[in-house]
Amino acid sequence: MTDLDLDSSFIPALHKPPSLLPIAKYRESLLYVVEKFPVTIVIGQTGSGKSTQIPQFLERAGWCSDGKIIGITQPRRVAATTVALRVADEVGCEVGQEVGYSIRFEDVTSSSTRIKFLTDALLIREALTDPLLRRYSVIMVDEAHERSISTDILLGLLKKIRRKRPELRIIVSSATLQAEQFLKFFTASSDQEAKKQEDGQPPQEIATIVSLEGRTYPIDVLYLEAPAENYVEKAVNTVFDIHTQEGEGDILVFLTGREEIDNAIQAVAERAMQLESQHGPLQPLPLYAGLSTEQQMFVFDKAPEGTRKVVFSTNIAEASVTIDGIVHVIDCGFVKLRAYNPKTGIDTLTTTPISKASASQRAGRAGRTKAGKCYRLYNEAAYQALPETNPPEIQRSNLASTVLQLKALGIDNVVRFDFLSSPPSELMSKALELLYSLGALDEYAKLTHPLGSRMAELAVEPMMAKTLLSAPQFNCLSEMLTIAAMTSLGGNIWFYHDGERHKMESSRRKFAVEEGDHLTLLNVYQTFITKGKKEAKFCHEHNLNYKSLTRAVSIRAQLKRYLERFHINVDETLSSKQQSSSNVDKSNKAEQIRRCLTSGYFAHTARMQPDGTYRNVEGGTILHAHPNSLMFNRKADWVIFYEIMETGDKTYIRDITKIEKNWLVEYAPEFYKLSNSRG
DNA sequence: GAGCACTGC
Repeated sequence: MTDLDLDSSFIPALHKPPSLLPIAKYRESLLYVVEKFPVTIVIGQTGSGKSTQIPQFLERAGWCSDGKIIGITQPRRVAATTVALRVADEVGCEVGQEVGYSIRFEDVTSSSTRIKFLTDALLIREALTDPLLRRYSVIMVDEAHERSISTDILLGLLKKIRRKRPELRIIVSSATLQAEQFLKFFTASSDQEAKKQEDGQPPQEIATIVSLEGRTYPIDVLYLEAPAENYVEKAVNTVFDIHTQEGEGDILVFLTGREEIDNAIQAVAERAMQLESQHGPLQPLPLYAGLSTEQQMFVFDKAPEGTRKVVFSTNIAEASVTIDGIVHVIDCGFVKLRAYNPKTGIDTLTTTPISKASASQRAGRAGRTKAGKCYRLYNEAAYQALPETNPPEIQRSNLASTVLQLKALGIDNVVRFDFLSSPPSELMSKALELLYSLGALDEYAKLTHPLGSRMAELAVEPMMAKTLLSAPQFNCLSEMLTIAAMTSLGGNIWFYHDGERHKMESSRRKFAVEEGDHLTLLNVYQTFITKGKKEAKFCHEHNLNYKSLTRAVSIRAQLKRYLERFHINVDETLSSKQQSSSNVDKSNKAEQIRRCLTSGYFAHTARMQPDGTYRNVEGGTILHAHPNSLMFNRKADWVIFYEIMETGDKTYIRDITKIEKNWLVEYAPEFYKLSNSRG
């Protein structure tokens, strides 16, 4: 027998043993409730272990014995993967075996998978081929209180599926405030079900609420006596007050956007120079989605000994990104919310007061590792006046793709779909009108075949899906696949470090193509995969976001697979020949691409005015080319654009391409006849 | 002349 070498024999536990989690003592009662009630609403405090433990309890209790599996949905990809890795670790298997996950581009499951984590959007896609989700014995919808469109649609589907599969068990995990609403949703009968219930089970037997205690540290919440006039300034002052008066611990500051964050960081940097040496240095860092991955990673690094880290963040740190070691949270009380106006067809991005639910979520970011403090830059009366929650996404979004997806799921009467919160009827009719004009729906609002059903399967917006499916007629499918992939990146293609804006602008000019942004994006992608060899080095040299371009490669490949499944042949030799062909060929190709874009984007048209601004077709709204667009400082007449958004007091259009006016009538005769008769 | 909160397929 050899002596045990303590250092090498003992490996420190990465995670607390599951039996020590507060949830362990609820095991029996949870299993009983799930057995008895078809729907269980679980109120799980942070740190309760609900996402990791409940699936294991169920699996061990035999819920997979008949070959069926347990599905747990998450609103975000990272959550699906990290929770799966952790549960696989606790179970003691390789991820992809008994425990797996599935997200877009990554299916890490196998025939032995019994516990499967996935995004809720992906589970909805599974329902396209397996409408009753028969593979699953239990489906747990995690973070349902966030109320994303996908979560809401999924809950509506599950309620419908339950009628045909009474044995299916549904678990909805929610924050305290919203639990009652989920309970009401599942117990309230829809018309069809009401009939059945006369001789069936009474409604109160369908669902119940279980509350699990969490394990968090206390957080002191502090308010201002009077509301702050300028919350960015007040936030910076509060940072210095904490730094000079409070013990150690990093600070997380919630602001609304990039501009505020950059200003705050500059202010902190300037004032820190006058700081007395006894206080130690401050390290201000930005965090928002537009940063490159490398730039985002800094917030996870531990600050040097004696230095205090101050992260200035958008809402990304409220639920998506978790930073360890935060002791102080400063909450400005505002958030930028997107809302779609169905009358104008324009999305607005507006700074809005947060909800009480958000305020408590933000405060909770302080108490993850020890007791913390939250400084709210508003007074208690203002807090009391906040709404409990913000309106769910489904009530303030363009619903074109949602409606198309519902139709593809066989829900013909989308207005009567059992929504958790019904969208305003204007949103529904606007979506139906657009889908009709694109040919995805017929005059009876029925899904068309093959066009409509194919559009529903493609993972791009309906207008782009239409463009893509028209591309073979214009002989530009290979190019359009690239353009579809690049536009769906949502603008995160270029990046710059402090003071490098001009360098980025000149990089961008090098890729510019006269006809507009779509052809410029095509040029960027083709250069990246040919001359740039898909390498990060090429991206850094040209101020391109490497992660985004890599993503474009995956999206393009996936779209291509879909088209091949539709038996649409993608001839890639055409685009490589294009590289060496003559200028005449190139301009012909460019024209085909512009015509093809017009066939899908005829509803997004504008005309340039002598002063350089644009007007939409109705003529009423002044539109500006976004400064990121090539068309910001170029002449054009008629254009189509990918996206329109109102921020502050201006309406911007992005991803713009020049077209000819007569193409509009050629490719969308009905739409333009209609518009003319209106005016 | 001047700028996009955040997710997801």
